[in-house]
Amino acid sequence: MATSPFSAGDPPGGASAEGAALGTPAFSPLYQQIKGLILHSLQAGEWKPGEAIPSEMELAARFRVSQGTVRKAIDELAAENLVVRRQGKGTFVATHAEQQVQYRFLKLVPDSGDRDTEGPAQRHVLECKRVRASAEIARSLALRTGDAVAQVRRTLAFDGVPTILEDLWLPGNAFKGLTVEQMAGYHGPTYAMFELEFGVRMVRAEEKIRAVAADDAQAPLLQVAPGTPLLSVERLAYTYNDVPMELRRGLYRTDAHHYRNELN
Amino acid sequence: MATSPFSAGDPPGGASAEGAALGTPAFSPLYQQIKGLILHSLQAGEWKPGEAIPSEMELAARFRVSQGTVRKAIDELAAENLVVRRQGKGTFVATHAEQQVQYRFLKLVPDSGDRDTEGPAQRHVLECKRVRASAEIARSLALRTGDAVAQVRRTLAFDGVPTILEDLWLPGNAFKGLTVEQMAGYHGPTYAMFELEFGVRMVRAEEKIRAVAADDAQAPLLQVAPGTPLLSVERLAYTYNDVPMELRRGLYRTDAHHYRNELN
DNA sequence: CAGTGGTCTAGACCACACT
DNA sequence: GTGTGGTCTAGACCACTGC
Repeated sequence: MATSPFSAGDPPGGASAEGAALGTPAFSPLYQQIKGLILHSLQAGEWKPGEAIPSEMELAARFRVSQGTVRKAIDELAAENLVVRRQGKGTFVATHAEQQVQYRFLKLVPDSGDRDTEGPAQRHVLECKRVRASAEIARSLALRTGDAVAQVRRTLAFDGVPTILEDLWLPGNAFKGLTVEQMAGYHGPTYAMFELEFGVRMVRAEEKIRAVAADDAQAPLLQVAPGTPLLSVERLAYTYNDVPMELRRGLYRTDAHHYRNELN
Repeated sequence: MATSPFSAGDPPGGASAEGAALGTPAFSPLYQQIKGLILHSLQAGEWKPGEAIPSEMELAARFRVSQGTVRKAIDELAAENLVVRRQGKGTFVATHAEQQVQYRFLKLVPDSGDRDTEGPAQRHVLECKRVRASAEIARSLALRTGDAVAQVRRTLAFDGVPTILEDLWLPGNAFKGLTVEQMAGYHGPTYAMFELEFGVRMVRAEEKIRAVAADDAQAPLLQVAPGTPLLSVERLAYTYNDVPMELRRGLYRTDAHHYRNELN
């Protein structure tokens, strides 16, 4: 039992602190603690997106645990897409850029074939301004009503056909100085631009999907008749630690595309 | 005996047998082979849904590998929801019944709160007949045009409000003798009934989602006005080995519910 | 208590990428 | 060749469940 590398107050810097004085024993396996430590370094930006993290051997030495324990920690991080393993090369901080899977969060695909058959989306930024958060926006982003938020409205077109109309809300603090040029000019996923320009990495997201009718304001922007059924997709995207960092409300035309989901 | 995972009989490191002439080395780790063997037993029905499979030690002895190798194989099966691990008790064949997560494949949730706040769905079977597969249905289910299929049309209501209208198509061969009574009478998920009555276990599914307008035939069944936007959800569900076993076309009302999806 | 899955270790070897 | 992640083993011990 004393063989445990911690149990006293070793390298990992007080990973104990179970405390809480509640009924739950809150046993936490060693590899979970290691995972937490690596996660902390990821958040702190010790290694930037796209860079390699130290090898398993190095991390094992740093934390004074066996390679197998580090491995299990990294396995979980890789399963959560926070990190990417590449045999023979190393383990790399995941990024929305230079990832073979572009647009990881966009589930809209053309009805026929893959997304490769159509060119990249043509972005058209309609608006990019700084506003005060409504009560609803604030609640979603864990802000206070009236706090500054960046708001963007844009359309995405595929092969010239406007297909997505969406509004984005971003916490004003983290996204100071967001410009139309940044939104429109960057080549690649918007989330990759967020990493590069603001150091904000989106890690996971939740979507609520409904069917709605296009209203008179939305219809011309998507070049459909008012009343056309559209997919309403509300997305809340999170960084590390389940901190919400983006609210997005999209309207998708589904006459030539569909939202594809896999159930396991 | 052919039950041995090694073609040469040399337990560790016996991974030889390189084709030397082909492009793909086709190296397959031992735990993957073990996984395949366990999978085969699952398909063959050696252990029924809900039952425990042999302990890791027993399987390790049976396959002449270490417990760790069996563990990794089972880990993957558990990650794919084919099997459920319960510490101190054993590993069990997953089932759509008696699972804490009822309705694993139904992503429609009430706008406010969880699915627990509303009672179970009220099922109403409108039709249950045997028909010949159209070209489209046949293609989806990997059958030939004109093959026998069971077709079911039903509605699901929540708290008295009809919310889902769906058609199901099932291969006639596997679902011989499907009756209205079975579809309506079983308490619990329909997929649990499929396991019990027909020995068919749905393992994963793909959904294609669109926004459509209710037509004159559909509207009254869902008690909405014609033209109301509805979510069209086409689901293809698979058993083991990626064999498609059910095509389902649903229309969801999204005035009090939404389709919830998590992106990782 | 015995039996199960879960954790951790230490060491060996394999497959892969780069140099 | 060197270094990386990936596989496999063997043994020890821990946590949970149920008799």
